[in-house]
Amino acid sequence: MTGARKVLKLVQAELPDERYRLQEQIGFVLRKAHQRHLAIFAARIADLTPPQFAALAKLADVGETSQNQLGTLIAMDAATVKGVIDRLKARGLVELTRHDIDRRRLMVSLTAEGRATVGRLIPLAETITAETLAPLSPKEAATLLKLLSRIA
Amino acid sequence: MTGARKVLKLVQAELPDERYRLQEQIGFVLRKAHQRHLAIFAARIADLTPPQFAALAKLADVGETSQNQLGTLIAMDAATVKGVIDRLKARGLVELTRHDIDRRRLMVSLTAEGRATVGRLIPLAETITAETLAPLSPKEAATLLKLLSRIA
DNA sequence: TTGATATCATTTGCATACGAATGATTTTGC
DNA sequence: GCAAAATCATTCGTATGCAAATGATATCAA
Repeated sequence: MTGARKVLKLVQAELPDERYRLQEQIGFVLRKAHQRHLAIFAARIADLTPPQFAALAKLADVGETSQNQLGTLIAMDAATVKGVIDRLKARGLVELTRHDIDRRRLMVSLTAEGRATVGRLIPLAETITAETLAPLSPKEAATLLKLLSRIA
Repeated sequence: MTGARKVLKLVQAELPDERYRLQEQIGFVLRKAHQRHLAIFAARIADLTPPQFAALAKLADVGETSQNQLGTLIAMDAATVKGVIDRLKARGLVELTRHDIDRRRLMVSLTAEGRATVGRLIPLAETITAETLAPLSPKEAATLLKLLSRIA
């Protein structure tokens, strides 16, 4: 009696459950957005990478900390932060000392040049943020930042 | 005559222009969100990376293409895509042939095993997307995806 | 106190990522 | 048709990024 309806349902059920759209997956879009940001950063600040700048900016904010603690603050694991700090040290932007009491800890702090560099770059970093968000209205940018923070 | 106004402006200009908040910069949040997504992906699909899966999924979608073209489709530069494809080839998931007419081109296509693998993983990939977006309501997730696409 | 456990840092191995240089092939312009 | 330019792929160098293993030191617990 309901032959026609059944056929219709079958057809719907069999419709290839919308094929997988890579371009609409959050992971893919995150990767692309991150890529674009890196390109903007590199165009404005050629001699430092975002992780390197993050380390310097955080050190300027909190002062001397252990390498491990710094990694926690800027969301980098121990192996990664070591490489970043090594390169900053080689360029004379940070200096390392052993903690007096807890000799496991490697304390990191800005050199005078490191402090000067951060001061010089922060306005550029603000420009980079603005340029990255330029396709959006201020309200949209605020929404994006809020939602993105929730899944970060 | 407008002395008072001038002083006011000076004070405003001198106010420490709100110190730089790394944690609120779009670049930092993008990096963290991307990190979390990678961790979720790795937990669900241990034997393949997101770029590797992207390559397979795109090949399943468009069929045989050149290595270069594939790179364009999944937003990877030539050097990066080569590494990804090399590893997929070593695992028997894709096969490579020279283009008959244009002998510069390296054509990439899925093997039977590659096709089976994509079919098996797509449901998992959908779970990964859902889990990544889990902190948001469906409407918020849609908004995030839309805004993120605009800056990607 | 001392043995087990935890923490901090380092090293190794693997996988993106991208710029720059190079080589092979094709297409364009004249 | 041929030299110049463009395209495709590869290689090299550098920089994240993470898991796993290791060593050094500190803390905890019996």
